[in-house]
Amino acid sequence: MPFTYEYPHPAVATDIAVFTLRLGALNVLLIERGGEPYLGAWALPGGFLQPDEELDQCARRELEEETGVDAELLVQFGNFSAPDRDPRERVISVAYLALLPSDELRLEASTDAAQARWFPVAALPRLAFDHDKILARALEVLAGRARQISPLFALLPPRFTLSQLQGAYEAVTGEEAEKRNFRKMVATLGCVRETEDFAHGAHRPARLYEAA
Amino acid sequence: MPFTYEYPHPAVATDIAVFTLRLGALNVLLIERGGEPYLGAWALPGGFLQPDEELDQCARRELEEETGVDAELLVQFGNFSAPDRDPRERVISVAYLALLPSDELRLEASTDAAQARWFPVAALPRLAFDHDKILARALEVLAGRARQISPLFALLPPRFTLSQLQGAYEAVTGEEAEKRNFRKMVATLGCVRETEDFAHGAHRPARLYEAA
DNA sequence: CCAAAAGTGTTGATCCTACACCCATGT
DNA sequence: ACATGGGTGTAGGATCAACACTTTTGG
Repeated sequence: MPFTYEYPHPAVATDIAVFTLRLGALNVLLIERGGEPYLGAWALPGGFLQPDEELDQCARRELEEETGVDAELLVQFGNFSAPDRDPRERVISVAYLALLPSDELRLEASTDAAQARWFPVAALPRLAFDHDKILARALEVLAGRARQISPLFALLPPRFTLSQLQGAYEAVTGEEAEKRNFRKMVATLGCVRETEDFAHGAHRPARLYEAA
Repeated sequence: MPFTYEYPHPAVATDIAVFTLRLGALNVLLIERGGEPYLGAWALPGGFLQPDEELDQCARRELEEETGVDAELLVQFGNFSAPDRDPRERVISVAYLALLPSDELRLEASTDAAQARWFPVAALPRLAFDHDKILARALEVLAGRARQISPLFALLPPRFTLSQLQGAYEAVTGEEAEKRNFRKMVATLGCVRETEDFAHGAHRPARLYEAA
């Protein structure tokens, strides 16, 4: 079923850097390639643009197919277009970053799956294609966005403690934050609303907040 | 000379919003379409990605072909991928914004050309395709970047007065700036270096600065 | 009762904003 | 000489960073 054009057309795909928090550290979802090229190498999830969908839909669909989750935050952050970045044919990659809430149960299940695994961003394997470049850019963009706090909600459950929020902030920016100043900043931004409930852990319960 | 693929491939093009200053106002370069669809309508310059070039090269090349100028600032800021945005065939548009120095002589020449004209962004004609959306996004991105000052150098000659820089800032952000505070901000950012020369105008000469 | 995380205020330094006047030149 | 844009300083308020201690619970 061939498709013919008067001029050469590249293939267009989306690649998605999906991040979550595991044990307080930022992790990225990678899949093990099951075919050539780069057989057995790790790569970002992604796939080709379908004829009647927009790029955003493509990224959301691919992510859904790979992880079974509807992304809470999906941001287009750049294109990768080196003519030889894919040895098979020319592929323009539109890069997205997505954040998933840290759901330890589901994440553990993903970990056990043969072909998809979470990797801490501090300990990445070699990646296929130019995915190391894409991932590096994704981390820069994510760190920049984290300063507005609200994107971080996508990494957390619907209700969260301020310590969790601060942990997410630190994991994403790579910088330590001062507890009292961090809370003041959050209060000033007005992006959270306190609830009447508390998280009960090993020690003093912490008040739960939600996105404002 | 047909090109055949196993799966449907969209065409990929770049569209470029080229800005400059004319009489202190922000202007954008539009071309009059010489063919269907949208014959006679105004549109952003742009064109199709060639087989062996990157997107950035494509934008720079198209810009060079349209204006004869090598852009001093060329920023990719988004993709436009609605399946029906071009009635002929599916085209993914990668949008760029570019800034040109305000060179009144050359600009006047362009103005007289039949099919390419500068328009003040405050008085735009109807645009072909979804170029109104692209241009609106470009203006947002540009206003955001202007706050870092240095992108504005691309709108100015190599050496400029602080009043010119402030004028560019105001034209791009749409906000008035306070003269003394603006100069303090520029000094703090450290992005300009003063020269020994002065611009001689109608009144007291103004010191010329250059990018630091 | 003790370990561990939750939560809270103040102070000094810095930065931003608002404001009014003198300067140097061309005409 | 004067009109015009070029150029400068300061004071008050807001904001940010750095600092230590008390509270509450589970074990």
